[in-house]
Amino acid sequence: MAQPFYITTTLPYVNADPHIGFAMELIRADAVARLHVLGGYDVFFNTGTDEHGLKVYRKAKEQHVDTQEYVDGLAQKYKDLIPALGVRREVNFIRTTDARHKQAAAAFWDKVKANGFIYKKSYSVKYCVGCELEKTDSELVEGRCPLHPVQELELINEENYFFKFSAFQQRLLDLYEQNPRFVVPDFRFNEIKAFVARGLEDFSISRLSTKMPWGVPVPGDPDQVMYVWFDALVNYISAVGWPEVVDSFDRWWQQTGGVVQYCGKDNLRQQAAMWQAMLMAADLPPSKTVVINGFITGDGGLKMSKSLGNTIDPLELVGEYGTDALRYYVLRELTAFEDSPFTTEKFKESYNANLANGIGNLTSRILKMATTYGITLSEEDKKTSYYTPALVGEIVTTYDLSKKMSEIWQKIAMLDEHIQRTEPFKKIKVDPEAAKKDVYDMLKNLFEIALMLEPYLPETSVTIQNLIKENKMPEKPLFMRK
RNA sequence: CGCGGGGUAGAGCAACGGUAGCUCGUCAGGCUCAUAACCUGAAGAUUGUCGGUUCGAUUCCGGCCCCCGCAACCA
Repeated sequence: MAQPFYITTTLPYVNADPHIGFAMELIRADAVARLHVLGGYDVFFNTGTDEHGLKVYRKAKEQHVDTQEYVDGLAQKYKDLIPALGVRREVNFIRTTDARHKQAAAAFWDKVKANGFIYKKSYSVKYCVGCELEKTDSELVEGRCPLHPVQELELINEENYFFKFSAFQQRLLDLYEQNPRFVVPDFRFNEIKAFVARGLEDFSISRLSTKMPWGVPVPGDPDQVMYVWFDALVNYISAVGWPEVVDSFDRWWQQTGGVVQYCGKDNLRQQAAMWQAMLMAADLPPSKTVVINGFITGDGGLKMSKSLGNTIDPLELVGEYGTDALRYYVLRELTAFEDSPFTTEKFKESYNANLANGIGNLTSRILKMATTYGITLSEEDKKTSYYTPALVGEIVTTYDLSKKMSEIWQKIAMLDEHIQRTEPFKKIKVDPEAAKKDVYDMLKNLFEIALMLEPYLPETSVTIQNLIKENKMPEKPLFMRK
């Protein structure tokens, strides 16, 4: 039986439509999943939606719709990303409002509680009367609400359950020590190590259900619901069957050595520290790797926001340029781990240069000669795979997909250059045999490029492979110039 | 001294102790198989700043300036 591999994205929070940052995460995780499939692994790929919590509850109220109805609508939009972004159809889509997940979250709570890592404590929240909202310290400016600076904040005491995060400092540091590639890239790893080394505070994991009913009920305490993070993180194990589907959990969590998690840099703490401590508290093994993406910013590195009007809708781009165009840009042009600015101008420029003029045009020129001169690839040269387990292993030591894409485009450039140098279209008139041999080699190389592209641009890869197999010119350009 | 990232040709990025590369854009030439695509060549950077180490620094060390995130729950 093939070796199992488990990869997941974070579950995006459904308080807004899908945005380009999550599209990037999903596409990258999909590329890694596809790489493993091609490398012969048995792959479980997980994504879904995080649907509980105050923000969702409020948003639904604002729009005067039933909360469940509201999250159903958004969950569907996230689900629609899967075909739009060319994500494997076999992907598992979990919703934190699924009954199975809620049961798992409750079981997880019980387990952690039984192990002595959950306790009740009075907790004071800061409340701005002006906003009629609770405020976190990070929202305050000099201890005051920036919107109502003249009003004093009220302190409201409430009892919440807390998770004994502080008990896991040493064990987390040991985990990091023993797994030198636990967090990728290394500068994020350093960041979380330093954070944990500085000392940890227990954090609240429940809310009063009178104030916020939209969550998983705390087992045995009808007055409280789980804080959204606590419930959402459990999805990584509930998705693979924890606790009751023992075989499945064993295969995907134990035999794989844990999950590979993709997330944004704002999720570093939650994924690389809090979640790992939660797993320890439930006597479960840790994740395998946490890969931290940078953010996509607007022009000039500005934060993307609706108010600035510089947001990018991934579905709009796909509608205009196609799925693989977006995949290409996200995988190749956006830096692997740093923040990357995204503008439609840059996108279009890169599309024209590398897809239309690059692989698209190359395919046309080679196939034109091949079809005209009647050259087809031998069965032997129509290999079916390029990726080996060893190669896949090498790629995931760094998760730098952009580098791998660049190598493919180097090969494309070399082929263009080779055509120019050997000029088979001239040679055909004086030395047809030699010209045909040249074109055969080109066809073979193009086929290999198609195979190399498979995890990244699956649609394009298959199209090129089929054109070569059927010895046909593309009916229309693979990527129309824009 | 809260934590972290960054300042390199017009733009976006790379390199990392040995005379600074790539992509886009610009200019000149070539080719005609191809999606006015492709190939070649050229112009364009005192690598934020000051100082140190060194035979030699963009690369190592220190000071300073500027940008951007995070600062306990927003991909």
